[in-house]
This record gives sequence, structure tokens and C-alpha cells, in this order.
Amino acid sequence: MATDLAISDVARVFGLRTSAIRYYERIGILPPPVRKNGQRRYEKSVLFQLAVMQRARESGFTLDEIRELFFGFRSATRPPKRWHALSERKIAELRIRMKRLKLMETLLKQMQDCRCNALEECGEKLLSESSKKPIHTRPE
Amino acid sequence: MATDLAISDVARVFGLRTSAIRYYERIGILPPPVRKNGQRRYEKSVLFQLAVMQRARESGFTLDEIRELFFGFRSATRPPKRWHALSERKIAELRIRMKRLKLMETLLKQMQDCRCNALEECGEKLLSESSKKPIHTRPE
DNA sequence: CTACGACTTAAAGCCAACTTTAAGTCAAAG
DNA sequence: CTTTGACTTAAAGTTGGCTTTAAGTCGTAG
Repeated sequence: MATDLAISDVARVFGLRTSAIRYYERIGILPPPVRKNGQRRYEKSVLFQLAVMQRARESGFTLDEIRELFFGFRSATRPPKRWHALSERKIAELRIRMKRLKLMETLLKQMQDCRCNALEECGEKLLSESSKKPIHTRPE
Repeated sequence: MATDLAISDVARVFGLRTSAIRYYERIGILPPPVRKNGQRRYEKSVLFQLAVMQRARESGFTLDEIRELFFGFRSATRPPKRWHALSERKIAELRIRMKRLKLMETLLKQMQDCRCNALEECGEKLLSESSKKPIHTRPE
């Protein structure tokens, strides 16, 4: 049978507090589980859901985006068009973000190599290259 | 002579509000500029500083980290040991983050290809691969 | 002179994502 | 039966990174 997890068990797996899990339920990201004497009992599928959520959070997605991207289409047969559009947007964003991370890595390395003026130089370069639009989501 | 920028000029270059720039000054990330009739006058070097800051923000660095990484050693001759350690840590973090972004990209693509159970599958994979320590900074 | 627009300040407000607090329920242990 | 420990709730508090507000100071244009 579905191994029956208490909220503390679920929390422990991810190093979360139980309050976080209740919060996710409250804002509609986790479905309300069955209760036993008033207490939440989870089956292990919730662990998979949470694993994806955690990674999405770490990738800079907001909880609202996560709801839309992963749990928005309530077990509908397949992701609708809107979803596809959103996920395209998100993939594009991920790519921009990756480029930026690489750039930062380069800058830090330059500064490590005692190019102590790398900051100024790099600032200058970044600034001139500022045909850049700001990314849409709030910074990670 | 140093072209003399008003706070609104500086803000406009980066699409920031003037309040953000005053805020940066207050928390010690931007040095207090000279004043003319009580008003801030910037020289263009501040633009380079801000360019780097913006990118660092976009790369998920907190303002505290930015201060330490880029403006911590107050024009000392060269970054001290502590800085080197911090920047090593940060480079490692950037790498982890890049990997995660790639993983998210893959997951989203899988879901797009109508592998509607990709979520469960991927959750399972993520979870089993959870010899992962959580990254140290708060999620991006 | 006065009105305008751009600046100044300190203090309060805002948002996401939680956490903390206070007060209560429940079942198993002693 | 009472204590313990894990759970429950609603409501208030916290943090980072700003923004908004209210009240005031400039200097230039009319």
C-alpha cells in the first residue's frame, strides 16, 4: 500500500520545515492529502512532486510559475497551448541565465588572476554591450 | 573632466529608479559621490560599477555578496586571501547552478514532447540522485 | 516673486516565501 | 489520568531589496 508519510517525514527528506509544506498546500501548489485523525498523510508520489519543485525553485522559478508549469493543468490529458508558450518562454530565460552565469564565472576568474582592474574593464565591456533587455522574472 | 551625472541620469542608463541608487549607497555598495548644492554628482566610473553589480544580481548574488566580492577590499592593492576563498566558493556555486539550469531545460523539453509523465519520472530521478547538498545561498 | 521640476531626507510600506507564535487536538506511554 | 510529542489552525512576524510617501530645498523660467 501507499507508504503513509507524516508531514515531518516529507519535510525531512527535503530538509524543509513542516511549515513550508503546509504553506505549499495553502497556496495550492501541493494537493491536500488525506487525513488520519486530522493529520496529513502523504503517499510517496508527493516526494516526486516536491523534488521537481525544489529544482525548479533552485532554477529561479517562482512558486506561481511552478504551479503553472507543473501542476497547472489539473491532470488534464495534456498541457494546453498556453502551457507550451509559457514553457518556451521559460526555456529561453534559462538560456539567457546560463549565459550570464558563464559570464560571471569568467569575470570572477579574471579577478582571481590578479587583474585587479578587471572590474573596471569588465564593467566597461558590459556597459557597452548593453543592447541587453532585462530578463523578465525578478532576479534569481 | 569627469562628466557630471545626476542621479536620474545614472538611473536611466540601467532602467533603475533613483531610489534604488540611493538605497545602494545607504547599504554601502555604492560610495557616496560628491555633491553640488546638496545633490549627488556621479562620474562615469559609477556606471561600470553598476554594470557589474547588475550582472552579479542577475547571476543570483545577494547585495551582501556583491559588496564582499567586488567592493569589499576598499581599493586595497589586491584582493586578500579571504576574497579568493569566497570567489572560489562562488565559482563552484555558479557551476552547480548552471548544471541545474540545464537539467530544468531538459525537463521542460521532455514535458513539451508530450511525455506527460515526465514529471513523475523526473521527480523520481531527481529524488534518487539526492546525494545533493542544497546550495548555500537562498534560491535564486 | 512664484511656480516648476529635480533633487533631498527619514520613515513607512510592499512582495514573495516562508517562519514563528499561541492555542488547541490526539494517541500512546507511564 | 496525565504527560509527552507530534500534529493542527489562524494570524502575525521576518528578510531582502527595494518603492512610496511626506515634507522640504534648490535654481532656473516666466
